[in-house]
Amino acid sequence: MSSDTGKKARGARAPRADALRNRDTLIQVARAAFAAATDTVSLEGIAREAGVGIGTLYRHFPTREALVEAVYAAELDEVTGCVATLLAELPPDAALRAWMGRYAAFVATKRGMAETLRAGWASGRIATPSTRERITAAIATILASGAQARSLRGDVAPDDVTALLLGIFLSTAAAETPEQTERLLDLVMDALREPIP
Amino acid sequence: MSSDTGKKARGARAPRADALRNRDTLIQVARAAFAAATDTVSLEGIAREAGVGIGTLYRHFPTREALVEAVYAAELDEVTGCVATLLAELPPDAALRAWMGRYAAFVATKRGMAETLRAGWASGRIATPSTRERITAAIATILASGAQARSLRGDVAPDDVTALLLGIFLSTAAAETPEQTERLLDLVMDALREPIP
DNA sequence: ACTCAAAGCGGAGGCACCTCCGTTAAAGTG
DNA sequence: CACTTTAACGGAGGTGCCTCCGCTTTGAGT
Repeated sequence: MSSDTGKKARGARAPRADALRNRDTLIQVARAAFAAATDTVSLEGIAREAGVGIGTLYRHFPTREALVEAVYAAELDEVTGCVATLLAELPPDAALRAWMGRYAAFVATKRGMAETLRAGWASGRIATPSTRERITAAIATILASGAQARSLRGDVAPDDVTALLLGIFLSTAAAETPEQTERLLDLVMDALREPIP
Repeated sequence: MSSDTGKKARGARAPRADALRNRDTLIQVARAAFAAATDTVSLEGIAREAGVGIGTLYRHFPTREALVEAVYAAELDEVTGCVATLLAELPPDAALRAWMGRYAAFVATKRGMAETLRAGWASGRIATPSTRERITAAIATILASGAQARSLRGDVAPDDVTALLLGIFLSTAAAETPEQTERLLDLVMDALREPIP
């Protein structure tokens, strides 16, 4: 809120070296654990494997969502980064469809955190600029482009799209049906196109 | 499935009186607890309040979902029961829209169990004939009617609709935005209508 | 009425979550 | 290099989830 140099509040010390090290180790261990997980991961197990106390884990990541998000955010670039490329190569509606497909594929690889991501997203607990905002911004870019080209509706908010995608990802995460995912994405596209060309 | 008097499988004893009584008490207490809940409800608290051991609760309802579903199912009739009426009074597409609105309103009152319902539905854990099937059947009825009248697409599965509704309900449950719910439902309707009349 | 198989009960126990706070050691200070 | 400050550590502890199993109660058969 207040103006700041971007570092830390005036008078705050730089973070200690061991703190940075521990935080890093935790993210590494968590990334591996989430990737390998078939089920929900034990945070105490992550702390143990990282060689720190459970208290340290919770200081760095006050909630499970915070840890999941830290891992998730690091890999999100590949999804948000391709928007410009897609828009350059494809008309807006096709770009939107392609982007949703990529996002779906990305989410599908995140089974270990799916439950947490879902709960966190829906409840707004995952709401930092680094994740939710980036997704919303990516969608907004494509929507704006499509609205200008009159191939996508102009009265749709980015959050409307994420709401629909959320349901699709959750529903299709349970049953292993890639073709249902595709079908649903096509369905959503039909809803998002300009009704009267 | 098999022919039966409707009681129980051959050779099985009738359930004991105390078991029925406890089961009933648990549902009553749980209904009140879920309705009053702002947060997730403690199952041990429900057992305590019902005057039974935690073991008894878990025997009757092996998972949290089972208990939530038992409460939920009892109140679901008002949603599934109005399909015939809606179809009689309205054209299929309008009936579908109206029905989705009712369902949304119903879900909105279920905040206390929202988290559990969501998780259970997405993971397929809530999958008994008494809930998921009933919703699916309700949607299927309307879709079939609309497909015959050529006002709704014929290539949409009921589960596709539930997937979209799931996302809408979850997203709008976080932020109190009834108008976003309505907008999203309209959006979904556009997707479900027959594209070329 | 009496018997007794088994349906049903309840809580101890193991695990995970998360908080709180006494202790440790990193980074400034003289 | 001592010394001080305090960020950071780590784990004990309280709560909730869920399972397992020895004890109690029910009710069908005689």
